[in-house]
Amino acid sequence: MEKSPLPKKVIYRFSTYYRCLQRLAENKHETVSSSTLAKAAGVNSSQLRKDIAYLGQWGTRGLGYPVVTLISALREALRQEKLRPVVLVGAGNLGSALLRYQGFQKEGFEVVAAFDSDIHAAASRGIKIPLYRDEELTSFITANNVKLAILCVPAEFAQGVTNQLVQAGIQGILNFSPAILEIPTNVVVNQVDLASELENLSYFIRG
Amino acid sequence: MEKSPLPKKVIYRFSTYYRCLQRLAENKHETVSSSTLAKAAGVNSSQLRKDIAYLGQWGTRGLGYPVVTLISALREALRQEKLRPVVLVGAGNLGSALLRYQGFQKEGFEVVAAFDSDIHAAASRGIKIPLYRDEELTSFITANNVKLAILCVPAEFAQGVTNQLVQAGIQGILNFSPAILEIPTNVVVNQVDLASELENLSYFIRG
DNA sequence: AAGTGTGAAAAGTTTCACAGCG
DNA sequence: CGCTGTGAAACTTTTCACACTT
Repeated sequence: MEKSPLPKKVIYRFSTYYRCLQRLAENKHETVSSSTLAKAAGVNSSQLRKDIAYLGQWGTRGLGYPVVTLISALREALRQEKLRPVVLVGAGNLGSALLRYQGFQKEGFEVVAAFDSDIHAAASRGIKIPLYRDEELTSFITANNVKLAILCVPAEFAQGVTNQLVQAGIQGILNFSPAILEIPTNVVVNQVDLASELENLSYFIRG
Repeated sequence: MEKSPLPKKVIYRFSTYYRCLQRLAENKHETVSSSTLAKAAGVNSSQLRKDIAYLGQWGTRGLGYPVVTLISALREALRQEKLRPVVLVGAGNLGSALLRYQGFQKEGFEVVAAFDSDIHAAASRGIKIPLYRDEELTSFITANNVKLAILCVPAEFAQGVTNQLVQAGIQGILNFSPAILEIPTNVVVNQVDLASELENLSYFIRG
C-alpha cells in the first residue's frame, strides 16, 4: 500500500531498467544481480536496489532478481500495460520526423493523430497518420479521450496551443518548443530542449 | 577567478534564462527584476538570484538586472561566442529530421557534416549538408577538430560508433539512441530518450 | 559465499529570510 | 522602499556499509 510519491528521477530510471531487462530476457538470462543490472543501466548498485525496493521485495539474496518477474513489475509500475494514445501538434520538420520515428510505437505509445495549421505543407512530408487542422484539436481529443500530447509548434504559438490542449483534457505534454508553458497544477510538462542540451554539452567540454 | 564547477542543472537554467532575456531585449526592456525573470523562466526567485550570482554581481539593488549586460554574461558563460561545429551520425528518420530542423543553427551550433552507413538511403531524405559514409568519420573529425556529435544510430550500433567518435577526439555526445554508452571520464554524454520522456509523463497523469 | 534490503552518512539542491545597497 | 546577494535551514538524492537471507 505504498502511498509514497515515487520521485520523478526514479521513474526515469525505471524506464532504463526496463529496457536493459528486456535485452537480458532476449538473451535468456533468468536472473540478474543488482551490480550487473546497475552497470548496464549506468547507475550505482545501491541506487538500483533502493529503486527496485520501491516495487516491493523481488530479489533473492545470494542470487539476484528474476528477470521476467521484474519486467512485469516495472511494466505495471510504469502503467504500460495498454497502448496509450498520443496526439502530436505541429507537423513541421521536427514534428513530422517524430511521426516517422518508430521509437514511440515500440514503447507502448500510439500516435493516433497529428495536427497542423497548414495540412497541405504537412501532408507533403509524407505522413501516414491521420492529419487534421488545428481547429479540430479540441473535438478530437475530447472524443478520443486522449491524455498525452507531443508539442512541436514554434515557440510563439506554444502557449496558445497548450491552452487548447489543457482545455480539451490533455494531462501530459512533451514540449519540444523552447517555451516555458504555464499550466494548471494537474497537468505535467516534460521539456525536451535540444538546443539547451547541446549548449550544456558544449559547456562541459574543454577547448 | 571562480574555479567552482558550476552544477549541470545551473547550466541548463542558464540556457533558459538566456532565451527569456532575449525576448525581453526584443521588447526593449532595459532591466528586469529577479522575480519577473524567475516567473518567465519557471523557477523561484532566490534560485534565480543564486544562479545569476555565479556569473558575478550584475544586479543593482532596488532595480534589478540590466538585460543586455546579463545576456552577454550568459553568452560568455555558455561559451557561445563562436559557432561550434557539430557532426551528426545516423541520418535515418530522426537524424535526417534533426538536420532539417533549424533549432541548432539558431543557437550557435553548425552541423557541418552527417554520416551514415547507407548514404544512398540517407541522401534520398533530401539532406543539404555534406553526407559521408561512416568510414570517413574519424578522418573528418580529426581534420576539422570537431568536439561535439549528435548520435542517432540504432541502439545496437551506438557503442561501436561512440568508440570511434571518442577515438577521433569527440568530447561531447548528444545521444538519441536508448543505449547507455560507456565512455572515458573526459567525455560527456547527454541522453535524450524520447520514449522515456513519454513513459515518465504517462506515469504522472491520472487515469 | 553471493547478493539483497536498509538505516545512517554524505552530498547536492532548493527555499527561506534578512542584512544591506542604491 | 525595492530588490539583490548570501548565509543558514530544509529538503532531496546518492552513496556507504553491513546485518541478514538463501
